[in-house]
Amino acid sequence: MARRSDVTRQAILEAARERFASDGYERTTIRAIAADAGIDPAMVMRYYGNKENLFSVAADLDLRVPDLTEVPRADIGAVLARHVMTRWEGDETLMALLRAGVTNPAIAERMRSIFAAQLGPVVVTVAPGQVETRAGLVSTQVLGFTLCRYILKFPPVVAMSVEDVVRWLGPTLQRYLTEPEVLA
Amino acid sequence: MARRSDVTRQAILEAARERFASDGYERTTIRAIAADAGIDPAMVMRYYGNKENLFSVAADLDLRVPDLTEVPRADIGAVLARHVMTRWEGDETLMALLRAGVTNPAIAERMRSIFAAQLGPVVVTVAPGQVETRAGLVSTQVLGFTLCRYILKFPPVVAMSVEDVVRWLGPTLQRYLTEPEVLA
DNA sequence: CTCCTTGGTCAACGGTTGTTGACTTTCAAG
DNA sequence: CTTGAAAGTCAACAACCGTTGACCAAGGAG
Repeated sequence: MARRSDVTRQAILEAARERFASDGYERTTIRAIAADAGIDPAMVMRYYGNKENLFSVAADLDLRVPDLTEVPRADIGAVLARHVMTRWEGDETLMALLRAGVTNPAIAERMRSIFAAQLGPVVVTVAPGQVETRAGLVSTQVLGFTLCRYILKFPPVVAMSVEDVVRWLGPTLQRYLTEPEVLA
Repeated sequence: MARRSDVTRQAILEAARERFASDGYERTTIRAIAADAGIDPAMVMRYYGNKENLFSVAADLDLRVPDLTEVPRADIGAVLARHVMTRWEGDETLMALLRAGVTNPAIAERMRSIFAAQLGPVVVTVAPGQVETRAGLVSTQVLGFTLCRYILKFPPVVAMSVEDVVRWLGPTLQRYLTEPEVLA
């Protein structure tokens, strides 16, 4: 059953995603979101309760990690690197989550559970043990790249082409996933 | 010539560093800094003009990248990885800069110039061309690790020992710095 | 048409923030 | 001791924030 207010709800959600992604959690105001959506700030509160809840609805993240069991073992690093580059075209959710999670402990906890829940199961299908450590290492390189390219905008990282990224980051991810167990 | 107010100035600076590091730029208030330093908020304004200027004085970052010309070529990745782990004990400056730079464009620009100015000259002494790209790649892995370990606190990354980090990140940094030129 | 749920607007609240200026205290130089 | 600059206090400002409740408009059901 479609409600009459669904278009408004959607407009709020899209405006919220853009604002949270570009401004972070604290700098994003309910008033600005409402103005972008062309409605009154009170509507945002009516439909989403409060700012925190609006964020958690707007920043529901699906990494869409590819199924690595169908990929030749030697290529999984490259496939993963290419996926990282293409995953965020037209989807600002990760940027919103990253910008907000850095200063908001509750959102940081959300990121921890998202990466653990979505990366762990994929890593376990290809890795020779030390699954959590490997998933963590992949996260450091993927998030570090996302941070430097899309948020901090380090010029040499922004300048890299998809093929550059595959050739440089691919072997790194490959090693984090397939290198034989390293004892501590 | 030592001023009578130097202790107060220093107390403000230390309180500011801690607050900016743990709360980020927007959540840190002049009032909280003043309370930590045990003085009146007006003193902060008197000595540092405004919040933005106080931050730029408090978050003056020196990476202290080691001189790699004295290190055996095969070990520079490991040396760099170990340095990253030990550099931030008792110095919250990078955390402050990272937390703030993610939502504040001016501070992001500061980070860009800091990493370019301090990492570039070291990379150029060991790398076979493509210096900026290599420095950028090193930044992605180093900042990604810092982000996941100290800010987002991903459990497997927090659990890693110094030796774990050297063994996992060392080869990555080594490759980013010494791998023969990769064409685009 | 009437009624009542739903969608939407408006103005205001209490609180917090960065910042300012007037005021008082401290203290060393004359 | 006197004096005047420096150090520090206090109260308030203007702006902005999230949030609320009273109010109006629409539109389908009976």
